[in-house]
Amino acid sequence: MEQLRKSKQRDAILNNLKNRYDHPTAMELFLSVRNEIPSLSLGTLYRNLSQLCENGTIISLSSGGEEHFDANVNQHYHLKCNSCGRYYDLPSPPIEALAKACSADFMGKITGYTLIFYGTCEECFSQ
Amino acid sequence: MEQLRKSKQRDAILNNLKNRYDHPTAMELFLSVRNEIPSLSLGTLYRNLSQLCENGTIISLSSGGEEHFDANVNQHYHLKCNSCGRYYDLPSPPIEALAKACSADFMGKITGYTLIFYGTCEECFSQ
DNA sequence: TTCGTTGCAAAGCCTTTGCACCTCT
DNA sequence: AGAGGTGCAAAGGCTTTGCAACGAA
Repeated sequence: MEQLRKSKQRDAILNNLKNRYDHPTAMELFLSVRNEIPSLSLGTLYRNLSQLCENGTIISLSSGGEEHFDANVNQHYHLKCNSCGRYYDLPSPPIEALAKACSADFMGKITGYTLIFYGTCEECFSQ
Repeated sequence: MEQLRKSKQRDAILNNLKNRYDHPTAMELFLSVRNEIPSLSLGTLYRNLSQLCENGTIISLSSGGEEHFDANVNQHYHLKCNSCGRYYDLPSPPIEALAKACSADFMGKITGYTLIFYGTCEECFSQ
């Protein structure tokens, strides 16, 4: 694997993602980081995002047409609101035995999992 | 909502999907249904797939760039093999209390969830 | 100097859509 | 006849990639 060099762009992208609690799409992140680095190009953003995903610094959630990104790599669950389309972190602690339980009847190997709930977020629900 | 009419194409698409245990992408399904209906067009396939998803006859799993489809709408879990990229059904029975447990600390409403495991399928694992 | 990184623009891939024709009901 | 469905081809949206210039080590 290539050796990583420091880059202003990558740092800015990662920092931006770490400082927000929504789970932005590439375009949302792009527009935001662009305030800091106006010359940033979309290609660079995508290159860095896939790099960060590959080395496990961030994770991506796929949803219909586009990916959403999250700098919190600790196991946690998400809610996707059917009404406004946003992703939220759920406060529930992850279930310890989940992966183990599902490994029991399966002859392959389970290394991780993604759990996404669907429903209505608090904001949409109260309207 | 529009009233559905019977169509040879839609029947063929749904039957094809019901008779397979992989979780094909639109293109895989297209190539397969085309053996039966050579004139089938991609646009028709997509129109029918999104219709079937909307009325809950099938479900879709998004994965990176493309959607995978599944005619089994009963709650069940999936394994995506990191090695060959295929989706499999896991034999484990779904965990009853999962959605309920995660609803507890959350003020919105949870209506369903998708649980995808990542790892290595039996075939890739034994090589 | 070396080789990863960037901007830009073009290309790619998957999916959606407009339109005229077809076909259930 | 009326309204939904189909094929075809063009258009869209998101992401990737080629290339020359740039910059960290």
